[in-house]
Amino acid sequence: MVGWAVQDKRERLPLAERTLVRLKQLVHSGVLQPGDRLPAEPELAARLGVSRPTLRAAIAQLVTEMVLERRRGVGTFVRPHAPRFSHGLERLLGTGESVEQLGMRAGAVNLLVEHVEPDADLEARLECRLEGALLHISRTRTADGQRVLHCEEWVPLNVLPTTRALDDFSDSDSLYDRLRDAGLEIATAMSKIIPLAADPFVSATFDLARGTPVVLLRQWHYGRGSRDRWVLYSENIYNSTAVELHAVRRREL
Amino acid sequence: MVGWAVQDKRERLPLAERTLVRLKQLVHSGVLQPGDRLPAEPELAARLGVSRPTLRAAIAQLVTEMVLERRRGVGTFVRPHAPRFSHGLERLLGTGESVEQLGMRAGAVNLLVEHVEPDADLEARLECRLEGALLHISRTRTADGQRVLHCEEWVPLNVLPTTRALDDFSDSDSLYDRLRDAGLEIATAMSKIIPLAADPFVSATFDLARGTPVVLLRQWHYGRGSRDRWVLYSENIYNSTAVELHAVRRREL
DNA sequence: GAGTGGTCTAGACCACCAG
DNA sequence: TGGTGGTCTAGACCACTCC
Repeated sequence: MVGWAVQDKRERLPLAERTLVRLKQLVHSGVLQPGDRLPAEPELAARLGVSRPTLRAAIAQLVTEMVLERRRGVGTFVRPHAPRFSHGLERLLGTGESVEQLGMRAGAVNLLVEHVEPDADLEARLECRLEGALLHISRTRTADGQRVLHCEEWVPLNVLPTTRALDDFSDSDSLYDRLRDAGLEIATAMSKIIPLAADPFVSATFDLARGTPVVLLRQWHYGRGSRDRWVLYSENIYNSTAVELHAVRRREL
Repeated sequence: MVGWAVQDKRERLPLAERTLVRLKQLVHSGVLQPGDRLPAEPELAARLGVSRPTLRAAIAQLVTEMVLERRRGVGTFVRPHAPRFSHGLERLLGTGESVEQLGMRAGAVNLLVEHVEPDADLEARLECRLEGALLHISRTRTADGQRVLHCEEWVPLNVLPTTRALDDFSDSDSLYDRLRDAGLEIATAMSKIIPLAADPFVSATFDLARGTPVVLLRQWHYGRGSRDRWVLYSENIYNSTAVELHAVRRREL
């Protein structure tokens, strides 16, 4: 059996991350079927061309993503019910990416791109003192045409290479990709989870009755260095009739 | 400087977990002050008596818990704003534990303990075919006397050593502790996050207006072996006016 | 007893940041 | 230029499960 080796051509990502992607490919392509036992870790590590700790880091993540299952003394298995119509919180994905991960076609409607000057309301909303203009993007994301979440995003202009760097932002662009191209790679986010009753805007956007409970995710995004300074603030309102949020929680490290 | 060494007296936990606890103690006790730089990793590992990878696993968790901050080429620092009035999703805590972690006194009111026979409604609620009676516990948890969350829990009787093992359950008991004593150690949980409008019961429990949005956490808990079979199902309704939920999300492994 | 995952270590090498 | 965190490896040993 050849071809299991982790691809080295991909952009510079941690080896464990590339290993994870390779394993997911093996599952999705059907090389590894639901219920199958994976080769033992030392053998699998050799086939993939990585060390055992690296392999184990990748497997650990796939276990929390419910793709694999480990049984001590027995083996590692592909979970029977792999795909979920649910959006996991442990991985930070761009909204487009998360739609595509569910196997659907990502789109957007009602795109608005503008520059805004900070005021007291915006500072309260972002929970932060603001010192210059921001780029504001607003759009409603769709999955196979259905409206699944509404997204508002703010980027301080002074973190961009040029003030007009993102003015050509379009419907289907990934903000994460555009920021990466601008030298700002998003690494982590702090998210607050807030329940909301649909107001007239949310109600109209998702065609829901007024007062229908929805979830708002307020997210402060940080680059690699953490640096105390967020580079992107976003608010995502999920259409709870269409998308479910979930998290895998661990009791210990 | 002595006494930094990781305590070995504690129950059998992973060394990285014990290292994490030791570091938290050093921060909370003031030995490490907000803004302080920690010793370099090799030196810190030596002081704590663990290897560098073990230390790094502990630090990584404290970074996601926003206690520490790492700057490549510079050092690892204690974050200025350590404590939060917020409940993180990445760590699975018993409801009592999470209240105490916020520095408050945990209590409970309206305790109900009963055995229930499964029916179609319960099977739909638990999303699972049920094959025997279950223990049902219902109580409203308080923090310094304020009602912060309402909690309903179900445990299949056939996973307990004896049918009556938990019949003496009391207000302030920790279900996790009682289950551990019964040989069932909870390791992970899958949580679904659902927005809800306060119904008359929730409204009365938390003294909120009807229709106030709250968050429901539906959680399936698993033991160490994963084993496909959950051992505890719980529903937590958070009083969103008193508790905030948050999660730290990572873009890569 | 044989084989599996679980844990932990020692240490090499690299990329980044400061002086 | 020197020290820091970032990455990755090889391998030892243990605990568990099954035959």
